Amino acid sequence: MPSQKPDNPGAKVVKLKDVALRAGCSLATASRALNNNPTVGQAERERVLAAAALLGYVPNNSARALRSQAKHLVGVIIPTLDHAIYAKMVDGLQDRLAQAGTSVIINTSGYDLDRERHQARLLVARGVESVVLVGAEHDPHTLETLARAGVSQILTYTGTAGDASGAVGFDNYASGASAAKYLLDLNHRRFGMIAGLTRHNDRARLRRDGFVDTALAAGVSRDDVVVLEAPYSIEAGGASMRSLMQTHPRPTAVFCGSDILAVGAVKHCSSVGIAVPGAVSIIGFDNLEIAHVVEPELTTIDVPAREMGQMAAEAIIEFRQSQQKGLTKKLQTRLLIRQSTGPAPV
Amino acid sequence: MPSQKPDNPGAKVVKLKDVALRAGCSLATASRALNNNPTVGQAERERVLAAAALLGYVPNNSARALRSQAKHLVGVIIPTLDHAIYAKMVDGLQDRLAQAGTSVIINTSGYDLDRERHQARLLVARGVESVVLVGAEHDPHTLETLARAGVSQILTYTGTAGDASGAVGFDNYASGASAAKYLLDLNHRRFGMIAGLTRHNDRARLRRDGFVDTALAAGVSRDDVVVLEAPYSIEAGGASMRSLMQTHPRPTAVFCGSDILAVGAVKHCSSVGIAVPGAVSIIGFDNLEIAHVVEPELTTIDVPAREMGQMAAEAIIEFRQSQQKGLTKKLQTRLLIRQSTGPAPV
DNA sequence: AAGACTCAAGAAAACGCTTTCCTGTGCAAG
DNA sequence: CTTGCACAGGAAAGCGTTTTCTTGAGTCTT
Repeated sequence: MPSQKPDNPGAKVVKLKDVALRAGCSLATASRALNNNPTVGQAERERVLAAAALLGYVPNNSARALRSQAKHLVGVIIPTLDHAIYAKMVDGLQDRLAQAGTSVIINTSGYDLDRERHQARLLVARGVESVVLVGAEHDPHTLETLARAGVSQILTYTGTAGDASGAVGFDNYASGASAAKYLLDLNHRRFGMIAGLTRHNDRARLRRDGFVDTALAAGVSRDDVVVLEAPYSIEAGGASMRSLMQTHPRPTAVFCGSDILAVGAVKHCSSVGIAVPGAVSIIGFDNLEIAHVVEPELTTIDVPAREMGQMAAEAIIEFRQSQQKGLTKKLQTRLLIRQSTGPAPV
Repeated sequence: MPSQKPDNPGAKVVKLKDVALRAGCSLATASRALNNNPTVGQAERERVLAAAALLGYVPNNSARALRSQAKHLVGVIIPTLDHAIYAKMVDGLQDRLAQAGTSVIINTSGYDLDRERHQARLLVARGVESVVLVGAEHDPHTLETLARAGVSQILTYTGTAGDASGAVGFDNYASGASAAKYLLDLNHRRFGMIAGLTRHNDRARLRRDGFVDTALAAGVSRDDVVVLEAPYSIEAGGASMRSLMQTHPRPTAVFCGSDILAVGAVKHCSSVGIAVPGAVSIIGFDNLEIAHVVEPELTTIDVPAREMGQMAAEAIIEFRQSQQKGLTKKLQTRLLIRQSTGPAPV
């Protein structure tokens, strides 16, 4: 790999040395002044600050990080930015960390644990102090690599920290269960579920299990809970709904692992003339913007994604001080009842 | 700011020195082997690589960047991640840059040019080689700060590079114009437009101007083109549509600066019983997922956001070599005719 | 008034790596 | 058999900071 210096000829970059020279003091004093070290006198400090401002000094964080070990840099690895639920989380994370003078490096894994592991290594190389991951299921090497490099690991969208430094999330199992309870209360007894792909995805799996277990516990027969898996897209949601509607007897209520899937399901029904919620009730998950847009508006489970990002940021900041592992913060999901659900048809 | 070392006690971090020791060679040779420098012999190289793998060596990029000036780090400043159109762009950017071994630091400005300027400084401090910005309108200090630090600047969503190093985008004016042309062809003569907030937003302004100018050029009276501005939200789109529908005579076609606004407009109409496209035609912009979800499906102008991000990545890579300013890449938008538009009512 | 002590500020080491410069070996040419 | 040269690999400088160690001046105590 050849080294390329972006030596733009005219503008030379100003260094701390230049500031010190201009302020008439030593490098050490200049550094201290800029870092609010109390041992530097008032007059001196002001002179340095003025010089820095005048010259437009911008510190070199590589050098700073190298010397002081204070990184102020965290990494986040999400499956994709294309899905609003992750984008929102990152937005919250970034927002809150920026206030603490910390930058965020972003990586997408495409739901691939190998890519995730690889990117974790890259982030370690970048010198991040902390990495935010999604879910509880990871290649064991991923967490180990991070831990060995002294990088804290914060899991999101999950209630359990496991081997990681901390977790910020919610109970996917209980959330799935709450969907089932609500539908049971409406007298539904035959269910369908369109889950996300559960391979390497504990969140999708737990939502499914919570839903299925609760239905079975209420006396529903195993045959009356049909579970399908689909990638997160509207089309896939529609296709799965088609399959579900071709089973006999038909389910009267369908729980979807994401609003994306639920929207596909609803659109499929309206295109083939199945009444929602008259003939079949549909529940989504995430409370994305599209839940409001589709007709009928979607009953769904609200996930506080942006807040989760913010709390992950706070967990990182707390961890800086305490170094206490196992910190977990739980958020609540809420069932939002709108128009896509109703009593079971008689 | 106190210095905090994340000195986790047990695990000591592996350095190049350790690798060299293990491989029985000098620091220099180890470095060369890992960087594929051809002057190191085959046997030696393999021994180093093996040692590195065995020890789980991860290079320290701060040190590397400090010494070699090869950053492999770029920054991106977008208004918000909450809007899919920006999230998609970043997704494409990140994806393509990751292939080139380059990381992306993300910052959100909330449409605030002051925050943007501040974040540009932060990115310079981080040692990015390049910064990706949205739109052509920025605080002049922003571009200057970047340029003086030798950081290239790539603009997106705009057709003109201006003072920046490069631009990747499309012609907002022409896109607005094409919406007007299409509606004129359908015999519409009274128009409304719900533009985004145009203050500090050249994209919103150009879309509006392209639309308005084209209508006027076709002989439409100035009074028959009512332009409103609204923040990017479904609610604001609905509220604006309400206002528009209360003017006399009513417009028969409304162009929205974003699908978000258009969805709000459509939903408003269906809630008050105005037929779309029977009584009023509505065109959106961006071709977001929700354009498909709303009923009727939205006629809109497709913006290739992810592709734009990828091309921005390529522009950055090209710039590494050439250092040629003014590089611009143009993408095409496309009018996608769906169900929310039709001939003007007679 | 002299020693002990505080305190601001400078000199220099250190952070982990890349790269320049240099050394020693092996081999072809004279 | 020497001289020159290519080449693999080592020693050390240096990247821009922070931080430790040190110094010298002033202050306090007795």
